[in-house]
Amino acid sequence: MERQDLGALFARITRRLIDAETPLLAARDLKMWDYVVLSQLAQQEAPTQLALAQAIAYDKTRLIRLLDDLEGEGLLVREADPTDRRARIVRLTPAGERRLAQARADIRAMEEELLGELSDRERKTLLSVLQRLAGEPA
Amino acid sequence: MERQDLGALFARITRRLIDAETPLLAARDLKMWDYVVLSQLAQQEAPTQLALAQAIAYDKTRLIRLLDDLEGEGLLVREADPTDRRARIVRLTPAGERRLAQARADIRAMEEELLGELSDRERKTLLSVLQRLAGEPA
DNA sequence: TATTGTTATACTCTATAACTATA
DNA sequence: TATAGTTATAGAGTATAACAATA
Repeated sequence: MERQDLGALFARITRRLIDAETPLLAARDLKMWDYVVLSQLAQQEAPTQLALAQAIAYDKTRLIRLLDDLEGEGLLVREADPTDRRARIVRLTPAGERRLAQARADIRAMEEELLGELSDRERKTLLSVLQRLAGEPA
Repeated sequence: MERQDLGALFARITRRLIDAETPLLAARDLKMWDYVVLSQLAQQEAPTQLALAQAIAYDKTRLIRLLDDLEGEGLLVREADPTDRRARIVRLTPAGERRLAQARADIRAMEEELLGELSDRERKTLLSVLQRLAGEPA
């Protein structure tokens, strides 16, 4: 066989990363999708829940319960949009920003350890290439 | 933000690859795990079903039904191990090898198109680094 | 008529427990 | 008693349909 399937390689590394992240997140009382939501909201607040669901490629009906819980913990707030009373703007609270920062620091440390075996050149190329491969099809 | 989460990048690329592979496999009447099983068996026949399940990180109880179907299609055979009548050796048939080769060719073409935007150097570095990151922890 | 948020439901995927036949 | 294969069952994750409120 000339080389392994790209899909198998990526799937395996993704699984490995998830396995490493899950306990770190659990220590901060977060699940994977909680972290994805908080990260997305840190980039920019969501004008609607639907927009948030689409931005993270998550089902809008499952997002409801997830936001319920995160809001219950005070990590985010849902505010009625004054210009469209159907929509609810989703925004991180300071507590949400703190929780995200803590979790992210743990995850970064784990990632750095994983990347530690790479040379500077390899590391730079990898990150650059991943960004492009992850991007929407041109 | 300094850079994106590694997990998010890999998860996104993995999803993209799966989305691209699924219809190619469906055209060959295969599902993702069918392909994983056939690929594994092409590398080496499995001395037991349990060993096969572990090799591809799949649940042994789900593997049963999957092997039933693949055997029903004549893509593999399960032979009793003469030295241990509990065990069943799993082996690709010529038909299984052909089906795998067809599917693999389709997938390789898709992957090459995806990698097409990379320079030779980037491509070489990527594959080398992925191999290492996918490897078992040292 | 279309859209946001929501609930309820069904479906798929995955994991657990228990059985049988061998060892 | 321990293991390979199997079956049945339960659970988590995911997707579909339908509803109320609003545009």
